Amino acid sequence: MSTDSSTRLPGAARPLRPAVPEATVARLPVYLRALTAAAEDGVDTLSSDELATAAGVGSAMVRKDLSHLGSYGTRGVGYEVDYLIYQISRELGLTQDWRVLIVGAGNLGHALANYGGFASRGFRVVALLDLDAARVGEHIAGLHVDSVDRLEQVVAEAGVHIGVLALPADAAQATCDRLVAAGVTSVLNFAPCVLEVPAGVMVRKVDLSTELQILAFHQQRRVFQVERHPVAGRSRVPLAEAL
Amino acid sequence: MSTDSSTRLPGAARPLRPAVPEATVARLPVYLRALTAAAEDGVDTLSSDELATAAGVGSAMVRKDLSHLGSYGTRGVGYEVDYLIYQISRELGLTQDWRVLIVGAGNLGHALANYGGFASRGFRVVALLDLDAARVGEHIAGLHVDSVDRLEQVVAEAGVHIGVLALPADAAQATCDRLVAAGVTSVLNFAPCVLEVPAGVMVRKVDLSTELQILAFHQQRRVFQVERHPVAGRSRVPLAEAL
DNA sequence: TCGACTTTGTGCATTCGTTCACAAGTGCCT
DNA sequence: AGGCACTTGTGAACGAATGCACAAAGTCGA
Repeated sequence: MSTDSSTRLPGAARPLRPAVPEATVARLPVYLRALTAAAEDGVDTLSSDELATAAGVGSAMVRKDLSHLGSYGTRGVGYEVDYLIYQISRELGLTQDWRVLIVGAGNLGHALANYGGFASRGFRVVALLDLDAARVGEHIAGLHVDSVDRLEQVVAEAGVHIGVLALPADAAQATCDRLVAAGVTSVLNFAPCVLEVPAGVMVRKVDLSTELQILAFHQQRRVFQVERHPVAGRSRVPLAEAL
Repeated sequence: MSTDSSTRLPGAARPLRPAVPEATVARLPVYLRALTAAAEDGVDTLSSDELATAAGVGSAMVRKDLSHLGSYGTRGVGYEVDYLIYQISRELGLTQDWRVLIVGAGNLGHALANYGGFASRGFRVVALLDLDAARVGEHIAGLHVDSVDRLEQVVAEAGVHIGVLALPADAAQATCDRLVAAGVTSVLNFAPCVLEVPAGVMVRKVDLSTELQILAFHQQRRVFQVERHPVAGRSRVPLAEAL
């Protein structure tokens, strides 16, 4: 993250609600998904407890999170599903359609372009660019792959809001710079590298191998635990191996 | 996360080092990557300040993070790159090879199977399974796609440590259950749903659309800011649209 | 209308994570 | 040998996030 929402225009009027905490924002999409699923099942009301179970968190946290958006529940009853869906969507800005540009038409770019979860939440992939001239012209998910040379043009013409980098690490920074220069202020980076951007541009990183490494850390730690306190339970994999 | 490393076997001897904080663990892979890059450039020593820049964090945090692993730096000099790479790798458990099973051979499964960042960090994809019988037999990244029916068999024979779910949400829970029943205790979930697992099994979730939603939230917020305090600066996209 | 029951919203305590600031080491130059 | 410049490691202050517990506010049935 490179934007600090504090210290903005010294004399500026502070927003009335004291801003939604980052941790809460990260959970809102999870609630939203649970709510959508419930709505499809015909449920029209959920208690914080039920929502908490569906989202895999504690009920107190659900209530506190939702309280940051306003008082949208009814005591003794719970939250009306449709209404809450609307409120969360609005808070997240999903009521408008965001135009997304994916750079990199490799496997990951393909996967992203085909992912159905985007369109239903107001994200529209407007173009798919690739560095490899050989790949230009392919047809993926209703889009034809275009050359990365046309990046600036596409950003300007389509009014791209969010750029997604699904390309090798060595091309990521240069491409990111071009996106930023073209006016994109939100970037989702799948390349395994740290991007430098000017203040005011927001970058989020998704790193596949990082996730595996975190899992490995915990798994290793657990093996040590088991080793010191052997418990009845499967250990198909010889423990010696873990050293 | 569903494992609580506290409250484990009441009378058990506590580990000598008070455990590495979760937030630190999440950053270790980033440091590792920066260190590896430095090593390839022939750098043999890095200060916390240089490492911090490369990793995109503050230098105090680098020092505190690394201090949790031990005292591997030299005052007045910095950290020896090779040595630190080794120590972090060991801490993360990357010195052994982890056997990974990917379930779901769609675009995302393809992307994961082809991803080069795994092998170099001790992660070996031992199999790629799919629910779609039509896809069985395909050849991807040196693996042939097998049927998900053979899941239990593959887990047992290959000694799978980590399961990766790259399939639709409606098949995720059932497949996860099968993995867990077969003895897998670490799962990386790309399906957009919350998985329930018994205590002792660790799940990490990567959600593509969640990341976009978080970006959208901040972008929207920024547009409001600009609207209230118009600053010289591009706003290609009509502001009215953001309402 | 009243009382039993349910569930939200929130003040408070606690834990976790980050940043600051500096003493204590280390290498280098004279 | 001694002083200087540099960098680590860490106590302490701060801030963010989580969980607890309960008053306030609503529903429902009699």
